[in-house]
Amino acid sequence: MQICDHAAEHTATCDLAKRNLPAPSEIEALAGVFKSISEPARLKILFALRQGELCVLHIVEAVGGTQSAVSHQLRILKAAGIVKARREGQNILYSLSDAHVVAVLELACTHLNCKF
Amino acid sequence: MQICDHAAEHTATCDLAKRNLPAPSEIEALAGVFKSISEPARLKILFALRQGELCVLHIVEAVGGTQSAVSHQLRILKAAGIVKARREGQNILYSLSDAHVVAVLELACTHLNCKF
DNA sequence: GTAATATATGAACAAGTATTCATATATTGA
DNA sequence: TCAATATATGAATACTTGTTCATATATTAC
Repeated sequence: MQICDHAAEHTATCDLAKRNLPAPSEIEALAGVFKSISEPARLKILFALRQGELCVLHIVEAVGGTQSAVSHQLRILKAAGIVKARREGQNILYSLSDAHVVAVLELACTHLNCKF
Repeated sequence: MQICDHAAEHTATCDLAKRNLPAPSEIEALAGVFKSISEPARLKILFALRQGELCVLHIVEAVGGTQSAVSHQLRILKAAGIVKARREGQNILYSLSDAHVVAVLELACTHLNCKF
């Protein structure tokens, strides 16, 4: 199949790409992770939680918006495995799931020349 | 302002969070980057380009879909600074912008226990 | 049990986005 | 210049997603 002028090299790369594409379920999972951190409101929450564990209303105070909206956003982040929650009395305390989250944020900031 | 029981500690974290939130423009830019890599079709393209430079029709062959759809997706990735393009004769060859892209994918795969 | 506080959630609407189809542009070779 | 190939793009539609509003659940103190 003659697709472009770069026969040998590109065909080899293309075959390699086809063989090494992650499974559809893995692609979906990865997309889900990135989607969950691709909304400004949710990113703000992550930057807030980077400073430490917070309850919902303190997150609201830190990032703005309504309690309901923040709660919906937290649910999405939790479902994606980005944040975790634990109850303590009346409050539910949220924190980042693991160090990967901060690492990804830092990489992206570096990519964009933002301070971190 | 008495928001929750964790007065001292959470208030301190919250104040820190408010002081260190990135500027709105930075948040928007970060969200844009993540949004651009949060669609399965675009993620597949990135995994393909991870193997090396490819022309559009080879990308189409590697990841599936129509030429038009892939071209639209490439435009989004390019606008977000995730991929770059150069013309060579009739073809336009796409490749990943920089090493950060692969690094982010790898971190996310690690996070999900996918092989990379 | 009742009131107060903290958090979550369902439904509806609004906003954003992906894909398709048709077509446009650009490059090459005759 | 014309035909062929590779890539891009505008408009329309369908899909997805975020936010709001009202209300539900859970915990604590009385």
